[in-house]
Amino acid sequence: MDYRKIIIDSIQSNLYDKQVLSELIAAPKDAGMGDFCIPCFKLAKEMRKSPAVIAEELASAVKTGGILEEVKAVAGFVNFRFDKARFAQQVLNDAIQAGENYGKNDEGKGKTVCIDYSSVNIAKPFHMGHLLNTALGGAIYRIYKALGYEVVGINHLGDWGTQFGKLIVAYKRWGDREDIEKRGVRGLVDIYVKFHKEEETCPELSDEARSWFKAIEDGNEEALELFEYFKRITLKEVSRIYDRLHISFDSYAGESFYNDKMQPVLDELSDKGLLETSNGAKVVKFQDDTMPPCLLQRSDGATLYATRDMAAAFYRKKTYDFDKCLYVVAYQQNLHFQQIFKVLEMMGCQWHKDMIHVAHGMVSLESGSMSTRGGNVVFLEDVLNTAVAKAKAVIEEKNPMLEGKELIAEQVGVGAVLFGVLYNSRIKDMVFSFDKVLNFEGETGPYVQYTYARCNSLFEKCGDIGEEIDYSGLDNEECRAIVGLIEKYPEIIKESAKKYEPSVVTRYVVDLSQAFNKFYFEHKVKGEAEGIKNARLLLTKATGQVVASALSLLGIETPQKM
RNA sequence: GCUUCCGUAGUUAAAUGGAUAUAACGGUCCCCUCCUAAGGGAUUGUUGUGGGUUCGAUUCCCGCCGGGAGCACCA
Repeated sequence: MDYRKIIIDSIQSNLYDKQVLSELIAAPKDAGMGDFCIPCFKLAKEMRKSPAVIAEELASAVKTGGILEEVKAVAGFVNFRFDKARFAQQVLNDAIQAGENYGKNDEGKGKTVCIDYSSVNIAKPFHMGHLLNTALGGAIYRIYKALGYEVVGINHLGDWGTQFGKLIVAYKRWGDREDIEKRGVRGLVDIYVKFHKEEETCPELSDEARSWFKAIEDGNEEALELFEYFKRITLKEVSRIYDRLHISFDSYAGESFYNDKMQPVLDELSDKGLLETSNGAKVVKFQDDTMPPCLLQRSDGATLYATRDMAAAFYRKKTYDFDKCLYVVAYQQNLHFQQIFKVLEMMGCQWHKDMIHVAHGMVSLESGSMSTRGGNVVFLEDVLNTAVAKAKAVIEEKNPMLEGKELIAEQVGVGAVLFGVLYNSRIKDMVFSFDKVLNFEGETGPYVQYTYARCNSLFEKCGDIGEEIDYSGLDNEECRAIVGLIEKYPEIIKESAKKYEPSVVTRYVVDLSQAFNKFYFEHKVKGEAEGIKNARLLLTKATGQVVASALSLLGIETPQKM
């Protein structure tokens, strides 16, 4: 049901543009004010009347009746209140009827969104920094899917560059196949770190690495075999992590995929007269030097990061004909994306405006910024395992008879880690600490999952919802707050999509959980009169369903019990 | 130096330009003979600073202070 439409239709006056009024409708700050409100301040200027007068006029033009019970003008606001019982009935039944589709819509039908995220580097550890990126991308992926978009998740693998030459040298000198089979990427990282240490005293290693990289480029059999081996080891390990995080991709076209797709881009830039030679390198300069030039070819002829991203942009436009192409990448690369988007514009690509850098903050450790070379990293797998172990310990302490402890500990532990990185605005930096990740109280994943388990437990204790429903059982502050939140859920999904901000959903599900826990503490369900009990079970069912839906958008599971 | 982002309780953070600026964590203190205490409650504020725009600014604009990031052959 569209409550905004009911409000607009109730206004019996042609003095105001209904479309404008509709856009002004908002939720009052304090639920005690009403269910919806129209702030009249924006109208004041063009109507040349004071907000208070406009509010009075609007309020007196409203014809109440039906579900709309009351309208009141207060200090420039028109506050609308619905019949509590009917509003609750309508909202809860709408939500329950839609089931897991509640909150979703088809505004994106027929449109495609590409999302470039995670983009793991071969032979580098999957650490906490990648988690923020991967969790954000995965959440945005699901949020757009919920709005009916065709979504293409792209893992732009970091599978090219001189570091592979280094790795081959390191492997041939110190590599132990058995150890690498057993320890995977950790084994590779160890020899990579060793290479950098040895390189300081033994500079000829650098030359050796360069020639091995050249060998990969030239298709040397031994070099390619090792390269593919490193890639296989990494992907095997990474997909194990993706499985735990409930992340998947539609494409793994990485850097090496674009090796043969860059020359056409350079040719086109050259044809359009945009490519200049500067100190032997090929660059695109920007008007009035608004930005430093974009470097597309090194003086030795080699291509660069920007060249590959240009090629990828064209490939994606051609292959997917996207409406939007999102790059979930840390803000460190702001300039890079500004440059390539601008170059696309200069090339006359109208779709340059559909390219969006979804920038996020950086993750560091208390001991400073993370660096694979320096060995200052926290492997994500260790974090997940530690969180799961903590969840297991909490279960043993609080609910040792629980069935399926292993699985639930996994769901809670991993959920806690994911929830933690999706809780704040994406642009915020974060300093990783085990203390924070292992806190399962307050605004955390386990808190929300616990709320869901509570909902479920009420059904176990009370049985199904009976026929007789007395909505006066929801006539209290706590229930009204929950109904208001459930009504807002579809808007929340839209807002988080529009802002590319999963934290909107994360914050919302905490609000809903807090509202439910207050209700749970203040009011009984079991043992109440049949009609009251059933009304509250209805509220519980809708809440549980929305909590599970919101968490699933974030990639977090909801155990029935914990 | 230039560009850009950020600055809100002790800490981490919320707040389409709107009503009395929200939570959580940590500390202290209450609440399980009662539907899961991974819960509920009590207890702290000059939104860095000075101007400006506005009926109204945490939010928009300008200056300053403090912090992060980027600024040519790495990605």
